[in-house]
Amino acid sequence: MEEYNPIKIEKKWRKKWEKEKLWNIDVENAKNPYYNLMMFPYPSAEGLHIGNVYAFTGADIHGRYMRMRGYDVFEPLGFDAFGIHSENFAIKKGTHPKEETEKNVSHFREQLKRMGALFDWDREVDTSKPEYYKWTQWLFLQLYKHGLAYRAKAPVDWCPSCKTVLADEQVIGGKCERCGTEVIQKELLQWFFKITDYAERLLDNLDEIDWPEAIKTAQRNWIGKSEGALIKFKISNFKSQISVFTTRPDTLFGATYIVLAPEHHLVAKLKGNIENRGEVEKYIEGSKKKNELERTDLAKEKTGVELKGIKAINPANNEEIPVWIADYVSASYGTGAIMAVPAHDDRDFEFANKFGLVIRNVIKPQMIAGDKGIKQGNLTDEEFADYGERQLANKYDDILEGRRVYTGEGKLRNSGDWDGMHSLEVKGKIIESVGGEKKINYHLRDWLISRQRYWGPPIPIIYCEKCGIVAVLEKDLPVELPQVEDFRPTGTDKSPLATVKEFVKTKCPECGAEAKRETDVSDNFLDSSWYFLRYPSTDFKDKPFDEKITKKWLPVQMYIGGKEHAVLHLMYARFVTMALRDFGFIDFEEPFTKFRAHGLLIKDGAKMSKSKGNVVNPDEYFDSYGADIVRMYLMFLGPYEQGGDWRDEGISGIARFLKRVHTLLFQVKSDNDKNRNESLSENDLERATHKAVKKVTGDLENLQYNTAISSLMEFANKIQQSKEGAFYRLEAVKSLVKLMVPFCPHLSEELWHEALGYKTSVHGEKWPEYDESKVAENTVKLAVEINGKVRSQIQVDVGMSEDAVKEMALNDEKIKKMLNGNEPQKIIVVQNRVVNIVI
RNA sequence: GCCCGGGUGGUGGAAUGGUAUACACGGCAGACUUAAAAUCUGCUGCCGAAAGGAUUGAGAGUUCGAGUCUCUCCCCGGGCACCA
Repeated sequence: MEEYNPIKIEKKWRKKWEKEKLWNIDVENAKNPYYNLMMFPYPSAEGLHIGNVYAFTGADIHGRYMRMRGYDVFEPLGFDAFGIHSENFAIKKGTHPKEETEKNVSHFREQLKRMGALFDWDREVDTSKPEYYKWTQWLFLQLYKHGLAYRAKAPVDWCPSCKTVLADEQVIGGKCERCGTEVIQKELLQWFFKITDYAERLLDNLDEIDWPEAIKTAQRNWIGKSEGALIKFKISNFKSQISVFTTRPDTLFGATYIVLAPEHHLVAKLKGNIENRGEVEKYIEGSKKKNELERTDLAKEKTGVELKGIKAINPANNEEIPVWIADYVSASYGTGAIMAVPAHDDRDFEFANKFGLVIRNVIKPQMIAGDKGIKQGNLTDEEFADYGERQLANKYDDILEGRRVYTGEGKLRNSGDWDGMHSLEVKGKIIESVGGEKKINYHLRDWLISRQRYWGPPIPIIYCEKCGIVAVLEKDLPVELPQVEDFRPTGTDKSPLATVKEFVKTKCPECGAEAKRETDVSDNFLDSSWYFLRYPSTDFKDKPFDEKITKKWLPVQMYIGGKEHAVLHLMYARFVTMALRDFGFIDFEEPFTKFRAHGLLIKDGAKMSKSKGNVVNPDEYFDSYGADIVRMYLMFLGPYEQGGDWRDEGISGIARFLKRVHTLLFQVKSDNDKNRNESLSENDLERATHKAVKKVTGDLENLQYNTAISSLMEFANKIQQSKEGAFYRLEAVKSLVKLMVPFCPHLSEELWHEALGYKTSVHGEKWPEYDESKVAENTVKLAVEINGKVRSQIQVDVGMSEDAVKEMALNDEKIKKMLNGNEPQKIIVVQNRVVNIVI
């Protein structure tokens, strides 16, 4: 027996597998298709990140498990190679994105091949290749033809560093998702996708897909459905009305003033009647200068100006109320105007207090003891109870008298005929009584897909003086991205492509006259919104995806990726899939039936980052330990869906374990060959085998890889220590090797051939089955408790009668002593678990 | 502020309401070795000499029994946010 040399054996087997194309799938004829997808990486110049390896290993283990369960597992991988991330890197390095990307992709591919995954490299996808982005452009045209793509002038977010506009989803806390620069607002003519048309379906379908609750919640919050009403307020001595959106029509009687956003269109209309015109204009100018971040900073004190001479009329009680403008009201949400109810809204309350406006309580709060607002601090329990009650009483009075805000529900007061009714039951009726209408608002905005950048698919649109906006004909696709020397973003609201005369100049597909091309490229997230449809159909050059193949393989049965895409890629892909279904190209509307998010890998308790210098380079570890050990360690260091902490010391545990298994296998085989079958004592090992199969199988089903590995260790230790005959030990190690296949595919293959002597691949083996009846033990140790505290242990036969167990427990020496003659009040027996004697 | 995670030994982490600390790292002791590495064996959460006792962020509750369920609160990580 040679010593375990992972580097050597991994090289040997990978070569063989590659030669035999063991992982390639016959997409047309596969009988039992299973589409196992993982989020494809973008090929950064730094090379493969250990975080990629972590994500892909977990996904690959799932694929390998399903493969042994008899599925034809399709596990493709490709590269999200177009986009700002790749381009920014090229800019930094002073290379061209095309060369840079090609170099990085081949580097990535070589690194990925060392992982020992099931990747089907015959079906690789590269989003920056014309044969791919031709169909990304085709997708744009389909959306355009069906009225879901439109061009509009709108205030949009602009990243001054990336020199391009961004979609709403790509602005994180007022900053660019890619580079962290604060975005500014610009008014530009841009292309949008009408994702808002799908808001309701995006929301509804969430109930039917098997995704983590956290991701679903994130999408629900992002879509931000809010049900309320539009209510019109008349303006005294004026024809126009102010329409406001509110989710609390029940508080209408408490609306003591109106606030308009500074950009509200009525402000200009009312100008003639505003007495303090100068002050108002100055305020509007001031708020224009602030960026979104300054305006939405919650810590900031609220500002505003009253429109003197303008009064609105509250339709509920015909009271004249003042009208203000303030930048805490956003023009882009609802109607850009609100009815302020300071007694029942935190923001209005703060504003009213600052400017001395009327605060009128109209909802009687339901107060309960232990209310959140009272803190115990360093009071004793008694002091706190007393203080709490007084606090509560004070708080209640404060609310009724408008000294404190209350945003909850309750019974109405100060509301005319509605007094005494509950806020939840009057909402609809109050809307009706003032002639308002029910209205649903969404936070979700249309997807802005124009980018003033170079490294992306040109938007396939032509502008003709006569015919206007004309789509590029499908037969003329792709609109190839020209090779450009200076590809850097211009910062002029135009893409670098605008400077390429021979690209811009074209003929109108309708009238043949000279025309100009659109020079922006599309958002990188459009590339990745449909890539899963391409993988199974890469053979087809004349269509994005084949109908028959798509029917066979999609929707994706398992998708694994990071949670950072919760409201980005994962939502865009759902939208695109729904649209393609509506256009009749596919017959399902959710792309990923099941999605699981892996956790984040950290190093020594801290996030990995280049600046901290704590980035783990997978190559180093592949070189010194081999892929099997790295794979298994990654999966062992924590629960896959929660992430974990990489510590260099930890990897030795796995290295030792695999080495031990290697030795064990050859030992057991040689014992068996020498026919050392003398002791055929118990069926201990058989039970251990069934137990291990059960546990590992269950854990794999739930992606609980860390506990699966610890069971494998226990099982291996058990075999090692077993005194049973070699025949039984041999049977046990055969199961062990099979159970290890998903985690360490190379070593398993090596042992299957070299130690166990098989001529066929272990990867063709069936996943071992277990027999529930063989898992059970014959005897079991019971804990004997007195009043819930463990006092002794007894050994009983499984299934022993309750009375027998009781008797045995009471006769236990230790228990007898502890009871000291006391008569037990009650004895609780939980079968095979515990006896609790209550005295 | 709201919505998700999470808080268990020196460390990473296990525990269908039923013997908390599985599995591993690290540590200690021993064997082998001229020596070291590797390997193997044993011990190893805390206080205590022991008997025993306390213990899963804090406090209360439900229960024969709570890391697990309920309530209140604290802390850490992430997401959303003047969205009316």
